[in-house]
Order: sequence, then structure tokens, then C-alpha cells
Amino acid sequence: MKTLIESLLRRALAAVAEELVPAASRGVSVEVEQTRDAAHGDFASNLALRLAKASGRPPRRVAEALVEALPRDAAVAKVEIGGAGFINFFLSADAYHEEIGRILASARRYGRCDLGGGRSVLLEFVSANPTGPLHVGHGRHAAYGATLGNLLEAVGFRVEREYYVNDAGRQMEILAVSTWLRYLERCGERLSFPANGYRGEYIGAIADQLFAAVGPALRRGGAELFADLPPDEAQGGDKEAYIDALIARARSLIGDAQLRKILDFALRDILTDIQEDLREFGVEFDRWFFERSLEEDGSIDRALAALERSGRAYRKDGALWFKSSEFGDEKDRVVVRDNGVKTYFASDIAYIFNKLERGFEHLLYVWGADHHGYIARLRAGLIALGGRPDCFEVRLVQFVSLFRGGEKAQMSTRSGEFVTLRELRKEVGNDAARLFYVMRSNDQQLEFDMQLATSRCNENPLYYIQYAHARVASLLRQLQDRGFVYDPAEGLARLGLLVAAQERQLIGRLCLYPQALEQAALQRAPHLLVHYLRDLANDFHTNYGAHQFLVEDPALRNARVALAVAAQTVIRNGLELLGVAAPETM
RNA sequence: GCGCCCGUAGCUCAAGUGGAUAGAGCACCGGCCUUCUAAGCCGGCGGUUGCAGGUUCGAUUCCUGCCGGGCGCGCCA
Repeated sequence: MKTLIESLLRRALAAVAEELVPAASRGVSVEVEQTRDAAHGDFASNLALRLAKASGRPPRRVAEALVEALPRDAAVAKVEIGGAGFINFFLSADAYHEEIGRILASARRYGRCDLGGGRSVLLEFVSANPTGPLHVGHGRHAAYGATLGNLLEAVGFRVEREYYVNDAGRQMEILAVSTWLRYLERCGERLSFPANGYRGEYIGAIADQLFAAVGPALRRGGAELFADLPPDEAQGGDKEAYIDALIARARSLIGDAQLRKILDFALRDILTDIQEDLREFGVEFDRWFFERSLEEDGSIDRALAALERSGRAYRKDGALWFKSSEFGDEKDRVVVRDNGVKTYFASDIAYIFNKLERGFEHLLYVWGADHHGYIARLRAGLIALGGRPDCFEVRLVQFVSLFRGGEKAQMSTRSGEFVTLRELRKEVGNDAARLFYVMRSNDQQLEFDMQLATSRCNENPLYYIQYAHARVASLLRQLQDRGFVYDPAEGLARLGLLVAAQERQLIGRLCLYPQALEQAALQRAPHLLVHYLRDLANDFHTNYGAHQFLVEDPALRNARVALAVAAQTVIRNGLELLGVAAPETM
């Protein structure tokens, strides 16, 4: 509909271009927008305002000339000039009714389009370190990323969802040592737990399983364990140096192979938990990509070699540096430390190299807001490796504050005081969690009110939207109970009977769905879809309260029911993209 | 100090990437249930969009400078 009006305007512009300033009209793009105010019609264009200056005429005069030259079309009932010089288009009722017909005919597919043209997008999200269960912050990433993937698919992109598992590096060794120490406690050793260790209760549970599996085979005495270690934080020392020394000690006492076994034991347990958690949350991944594989298949070395070959890496102070400052980063970054250990950043570069090698046209990352400092350096890596800068996109998700009974809950993986995603889901349910997580703009900090999410009153947008869907289902059941038969074809043919303000409002809102969907997808803004659905539910409830549906007159009855079914269809489609159930009864 | 995000009604948030009179929900006040779910509907109240400039036909939106809040700035991961 929008494109139709744009083409009409373009033809009008071409017709009057001679009379106006030709050079000016050539550079102007024709823009048509939906109006916010019904008094301004359905669509409006600011074309005349934009041409006014170049043509040297008042905007309204330009608008008059354009309207004069506008071709006629059955879908356009009326054209007016409003405000400073807006051209307002009023659509015919038929144009709307045809759209309702498309909703009923397309049903579950309504709103989908091929804007993306099948272009491939690699969507990486969550990617939380497998050092503990997912907490409520990860839940927001999961809900946001999953919804984003659904939206992009709905508008025609081919989306691959990927989780990057950081199963290599120092934090994994800390995990292994933390698990081993808890295991030693199970064996009867008394020891002080390192400040930098993972303190969560889940470590103890893993240690229990480890003990059950291997018995006391990995037990070592406290004396040899702690002899000659540097001071921990509590003793005024450096907790990083202390944990590194502890890792080295563990390795010398039980051997590298055994430490690796403990690491894998803990990793498998935690990762399995994460995978189950996400699956239960309705968040699916096409691929779990392991950081370790980058080292094992030589990807890191290949990526570093590529940098060195192209002169984008150099040696200084015994370390290998990437000249990221040449590509927009604020300073160069170390990729191989002077002790020969590759940095996390080296893995990231190798991973992005790998993504490019796999042929993805667009790389979309969802990161926590605290990672914004990495955007510049990773983009630098991408450019250095030959990627197009515009195929790299990062969406930051701001923090979640959880409130329970007015109390703000603290979240920290190390302290073990966090609230897990699983706990949250259990308390408020998947539907409330999915909706609340994406209800706000991703770059807005989220205050997640668990009491609101569980409340069964109308403060809760989840119930408001779901209730609209259930009401239609209930209506259809009532219809059957009363011996009526719904005739969709007649309903569609009789939509002209629905001329009340509430009905016209609802019809208009329904027709906006494809654009709401497109906008939410292209702006990476699922919250726009939530707001649209809330508004739609509002229009539905208003209309529902204003009219009787199951009336004797079959024409009117079928028309009203058809409209209700169309509303139900759009609500169901929208909720599906959000990963929220559309219940038949409530 | 530098960088990123945010600042809009009493509260929680929108505002289709520069459009027309800045919108919802909650809270507060007042109406509507013997009829399809009152988990609902209708009406009212509520604003110098943090402050000061600038850009232009037009600014919550873009630019500059302040103020306030969050986060980040390692040969950590």
C-alpha cells in the first residue's frame, strides 16, 4: 500500500518536474509515512515541504501542483493538503477490507515478507562463559537474541543462531581448580577457598558428583597444596597471582591430564545445564561453537598468520601486537603475550575469520553493555581480515535489575548470590519472562519486576495481550454452542457493515502489522512489536466491549466474527515471534 | 581524563531513524457486570522532553557545551 502511494507520487513528481526546479526534484527521494493522527489520513508525504526551498515556492503551492498531477487509483479515496504542506492520502474502505482478506487467507504466514531476500545472517548471542548457570542477565540476551532471530527470519533473512562456548583459557582453569578444592573438602580436607575462585553452590554439587565418580583418587593433602603460595587477597596479596599459583600447584600435584579431566567434568555439567535451560526457555541454537576448536584446527594460527602476512602485526616487548589502531581502534592490541600464550582477543579474531570463511553475509552479535569497549577492536580485526565493515553489527543489551518484593537482588557469578534464569522462569513462567525481557528497548536498562510479571491483574501486559487472543477463542466456542456457523467468505464480503469508530480503528491497526514487523526486525527492536501488540489488544478489547458479535443478522455476525478472527490471527503471529504462548482459554 | 548507553507525566516506559496537537500502562478521581471471560470497557487529571545554545520550513530525535545516572577503558577472560 505504501509502495503504491510512493509510485503515484513519483509519477506526479515526474509530471511537474519541468515546472518546478528540475535539478532539485531529481535529488529528492519520495517518502511516504503512515500518519499518527487519523485526521491526517492514512498516509502522508512531506515531499512538498522538501521541494519548497529549491523550487522557490511556498510548500502548499508545491503540494497543490503535485496533487493536481497525481494519477487516480481505486485504493485512494481522497487526497488533502494539510499543515504546512503535507499531502495526506485517505485510503478507500475497500483497500482496508482487502488487507483483512489477506490476513484471513495468509493466516499463520501473514506479515511475513522477503525483504531479506534470503541473505544469510550469523546471529551470535548469549555465549555466556560455561563457568556457572545462566543468570537473569543472560536471560535477557537469550530472549532478545531469540526474538531477533525470529523477526529476521520473518522478513526473509536466513538466520543461523550460534552460541560461542568459551571452553578454553584461564577462566576454565579457575573453574577446574575451584571444583577440585570443593572436591577436597568432600574428601575431608579443611582449606580456605581462594578469593578469585568460583564460589557458587553449583560447584559443590559438581564436586559431589566428581567424588561419587572417582572416590578419593584425586585427594592431596592441605599442607603440600598451600605450601609457599603467595598471599591471597584476604592476606593483602593479589588474588590473580594467587589463583595462578594455585593452578600451577594443582597441575604439579595431580598432573595436567587429571586437571583437564576435572575441567571437562565441570564444563560438561555446566554446559548441559545451560543447554537445557535455554531449550526449556524456547531458545534454540543451530550450532554450539567451541573456542577450543579454533586452537585445535589451527584457526588461530591461520588468522594470526594472515595478519602478519599483511603487515598488520608486529613484535614488541616480546609480544605479538595487532595494529588495530589503523582500523579505528584507539590503540594496538596484544594477540600473543610475551609468555607465548594467545590472548582472548586472538581467539575472537580467529572466530570472526572463521565466520567469514563460512560465507555469512552479515555477522550480528548480541553483547552485554559492559562489552562495548570490544566493538572497535573486533571491527578492526574484521577489516584487517578483509571483511566489509558494514557486515559487522553489534547490539548491546543493557543490564537487568531484578526486583522481588521491592528488594533489589544482586547478581554476581563469583559471589554465588545471583538469581538464576531457571529460578526466574520457575517463578514467573516462560511467557512472562520472554515478554518482559524484550518489552523495553535493548539499550534501556531493564527493571524486571517479578511481582508484576506474576500478577494476574491488568497491570500485566502479558495477560492483556493473551487475554485478547483467548477471548476470540471463547467467542468462537460460544458461536458454536449457540448453533451458529461462521462463514468467513460472507464475513469478508460484508466488512463494509463495520463502520463504527472502534471497528475502523481495529481494522486500521491490523493493517499496520506488516510494517510493525518489518520495523522491529530492521531496527533490531523487538520492543516495537510488543508495543504494537499491546496497542492491538487495546483496540480489540475496545471493539469487543462496544459491540455484540453473536447477533441474529448473519451478515453482521459474520463480518464481526471475521474481524475478530483477523485480530486473533495477528496476535497469535506476533506472540509466536516473541516466543510467547497464545492460549485458547485463560 | 577518554569512550559507550541513558535522562520524556508522580512511577515504569513509547514516540515508525527530522514531521503536524509528545503517547500508553500504573497510580489518583468518576462511571459500566441478570447478555459472547469485568484478567475487560468508557471518561477525567497529569509535560518548559535534564539545562543552555546551534543547524532548518519543522528538533524528544541531528551538532556543541554543561548537569545527573549506569557501564567500560589490562601482555585478564
